[in-house]
Amino acid sequence: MATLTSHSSTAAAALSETAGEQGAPFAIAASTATLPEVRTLAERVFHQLQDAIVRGELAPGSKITEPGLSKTYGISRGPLREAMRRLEAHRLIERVPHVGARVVQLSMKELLELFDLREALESMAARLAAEHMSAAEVQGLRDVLALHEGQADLQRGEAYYQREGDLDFHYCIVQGSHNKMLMNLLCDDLYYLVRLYRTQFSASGTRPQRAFVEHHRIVDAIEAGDAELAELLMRRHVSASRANVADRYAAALAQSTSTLQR
Amino acid sequence: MATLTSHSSTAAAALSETAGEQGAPFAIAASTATLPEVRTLAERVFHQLQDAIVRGELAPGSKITEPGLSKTYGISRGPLREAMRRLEAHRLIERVPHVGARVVQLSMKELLELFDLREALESMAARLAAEHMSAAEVQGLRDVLALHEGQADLQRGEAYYQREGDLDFHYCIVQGSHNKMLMNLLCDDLYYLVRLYRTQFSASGTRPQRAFVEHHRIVDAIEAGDAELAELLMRRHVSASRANVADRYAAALAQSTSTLQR
DNA sequence: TACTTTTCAATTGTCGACAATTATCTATGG
DNA sequence: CCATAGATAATTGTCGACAATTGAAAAGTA
Repeated sequence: MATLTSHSSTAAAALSETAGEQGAPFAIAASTATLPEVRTLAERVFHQLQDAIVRGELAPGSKITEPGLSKTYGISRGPLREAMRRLEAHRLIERVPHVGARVVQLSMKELLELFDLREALESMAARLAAEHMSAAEVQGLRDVLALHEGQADLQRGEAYYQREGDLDFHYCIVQGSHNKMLMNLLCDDLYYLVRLYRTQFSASGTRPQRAFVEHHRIVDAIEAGDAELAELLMRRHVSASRANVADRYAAALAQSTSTLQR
Repeated sequence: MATLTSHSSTAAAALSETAGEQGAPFAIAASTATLPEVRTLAERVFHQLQDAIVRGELAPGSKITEPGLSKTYGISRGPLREAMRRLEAHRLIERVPHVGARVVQLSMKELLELFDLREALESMAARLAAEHMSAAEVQGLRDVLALHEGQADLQRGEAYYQREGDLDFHYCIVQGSHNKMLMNLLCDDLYYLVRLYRTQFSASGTRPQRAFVEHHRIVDAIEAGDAELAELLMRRHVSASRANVADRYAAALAQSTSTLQR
C-alpha cells in the first residue's frame, strides 16, 4: 500500500481542474504525435486520460466524475463513458455501478504480482525474440540502447525507465517476439499499468546503470540466437528490477510510517 | 444452455448477416444465475453477448450492427455501445471506427500463440498454487475432478473441457495461485477467449482421458507442495493440449481445403 | 448529545434525436 | 461490358435531456 503522493490535499483539484495546469485540457499535439487511432472523440479523450493517469497528473485513488471530465475536455458524456470503459478494462480506473470511478490505487502487493507476471511473460518474449528477430530488428534494438546511453539522465542515475513505446527497451523486445497475442497483452493491456508503476516507483541508485548493462547482455544473447540464455537473462533482469522496487518501497515505508491512504 | 426463445427470424437477419446459422441470440435468464454484476443494463447485455459469442451463437466473423442488437435485446444504443467496448477490450469482437464491429475471427496462428501464453502463465499459476493453496482448497480441487469423472461425456471422449468458472480445472488452479494480477489476466481478460477457442476446437479421441489423468498428477504435485513439479506438469499439460489442437486442425484442413478465412 | 429519519442535491444510467461518415445502388460515359 | 461518378440509404458518432440511484446534509426524537 502506499504511494506517497503527497501534496494532493484537494484531490478534486487534481481531477476536475485536471492536468495541474490551468484549464487547458487540450494537449492534443503533445504526446499523441504517433499514429494511434484518433478518428473519434472517444479515442482522443481515452488517450488523453491514459496519459494523464500514467503521468500522475490524475492522482492515484482520486475520484473522477463524469460531469467534471466532460466539462474539462469539452465533450459530451457519451464518448467520455466509452473512454472510461476502456480505461477500466486496462485497469487504470476502477468503477462501481451507481457510485463512480477512481484512479487505480497502487498496492505494493499487486505491484510485486505485476513483476511476477512480467517475469513470466517477458522472459518468454525474450526467448521468442531470440528465435524470430531479424538482423535489422536487432540493429534497431542496438540503436535504442545507444540512444539511451546518450541521454544524460542515465548518468544522473534516474528516469532511465521513462522512455515510452518504440523507445522503450522492453517494449521493443516484446515486439521482436512476433507473437501477436503476447504483444497485445504486454504492449496494449498491461503496458500503461506498468508505466504507471514506473512513474510512482522509479529506479535510482546504481540500478539504472546495472539495468543498462543487463539490457546489452540480453541483446547479445538475442543476436546470437541463444534463446535459452536470452530467456534466462530477461528473467533475472526483471527479477532484479522487482527486488530494487521492493527495497525502495521498504525504505520509504520505514522512513515515513504515517502514510495512511484512502 | 441458452433458452432459445424462437421467433427471431427477423432479429437474426437484423443482427448477423453472415452468421452462417440463423441462431437465436436470446439467452437472457439462462446463465446469468450466478452473482456477477448485473446491476445495470450495460452489464447484463455484456454478459449476454459474451455468452452468445462463446457459445458460438454469434458466428465468428459475423458482422454485428448496433441497431440490430439494440432491437434484439430491447435496449438503447448507449448501454449497448458500452457493452461492446468491453467485448472489444476482451478481444471477443473487433471494431473499426465508422465502419462497424464483427465477432473475432479464429486464426490458427493466434490460437497457437494463445496456447503459448497459457503455457507460460498457467505453469506459473501451478507453481504458485503449490506454494499457496490450503488443504481445504486442494480438497475442493479434488472434488472438481471427482465431479468431472462422474460426468458421462468424459467416457464418451468429448466436451470434457466445457465446464466453466468454478467447475473448470484450470480456472481453479489460477484461483489457487492467490495472485490477483494473474487471476485478473487469466480468469477475466483471457478466459472467455480461451473458452471461445475451446468451443471451436474441442478435444476428442483419447485426449480427454489423458488430460484427466494429467489433471490428477498436477493436483498430486500441488498437494505435496512440490512447486517445481507442478509447474513442469502444467507446462507439459498445456503443451500437449496445444499439440492436440494443432493436429486436429491439420486434419480438418487436409479434409476440406475450402475453409478460406477472413 | 447521539441516533434515526427525511429531504435534497449530485452523480450515474438510460433514452431518443441529430450530425457525420461510410457502404450500396444507380446512372452515365467510355 | 466494364469502369467511374453521383445520389441515396444505412450505420456509426455525438449530443442534450430525463429517470434512477446514491451520498450527505438537515430535521426530528429519545
